Amino acid sequence: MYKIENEAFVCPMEVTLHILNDKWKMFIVYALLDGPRRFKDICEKFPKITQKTISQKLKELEAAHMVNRVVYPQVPPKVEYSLSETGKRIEPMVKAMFDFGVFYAETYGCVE
Amino acid sequence: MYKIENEAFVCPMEVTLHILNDKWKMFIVYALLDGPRRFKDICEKFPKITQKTISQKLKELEAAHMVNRVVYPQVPPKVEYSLSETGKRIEPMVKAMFDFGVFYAETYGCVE
DNA sequence: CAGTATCCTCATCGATACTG
DNA sequence: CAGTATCGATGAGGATACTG
Repeated sequence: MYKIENEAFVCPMEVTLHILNDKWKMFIVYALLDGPRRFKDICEKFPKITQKTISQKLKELEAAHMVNRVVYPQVPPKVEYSLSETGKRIEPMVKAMFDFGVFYAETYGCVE
Repeated sequence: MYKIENEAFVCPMEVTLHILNDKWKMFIVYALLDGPRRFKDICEKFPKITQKTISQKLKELEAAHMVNRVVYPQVPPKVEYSLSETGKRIEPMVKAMFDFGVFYAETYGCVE
């Protein structure tokens, strides 16, 4: 039994899924694994996600200590998002997900 | 670019998330990693999920070749769900998620 | 550029009851 | 036991427009 910021979790899996289990967060942290990115670049990388949702998800990830937000005081504004040290720890997880996807696509799909 | 059953995916991550990214599926496949389970046992393991949802998620996982469903012809009925060979391939992924959860809880939470 | 503000849709999931 | 049927809630996410 773990307690994190007043929420209780029975199992570590629950903790991980609490942070990352929604429609888009995994995609966003995955995109940040390459390195820091500006808000605009994240939006362009995911044209299917609205600005509003990206903004909201980044906030949630920041609150969960997964993402750092750096504001460069200039005009026009520049804000860079990057994975925190904690956030970088998702790498093995992402790699495993990637590998599974490759296997699955090879087994049930085709490359075009 | 991959094509799987008439759906297109740009990246293997997308494939994996297409199969597993919803509120409950990860929990269900995780529970099946231990071995086959009856419908009832899955329900009891997740009292927070309704029967209806569990039933629906199992169907989707079966359709995605992740889960096998075996009916024992007896009264009262007995149905066992287990991971398919494909389903078992999630193990490294689940392990990585578990490990991340442990790290996260140790860093930001406390054990009780 | 990096967001907010509104308003709204729709899928997901829940509660409850029922059946082969 | 292993589901299905119905109805209903809700909140995540979308569309669009606006701002410092």
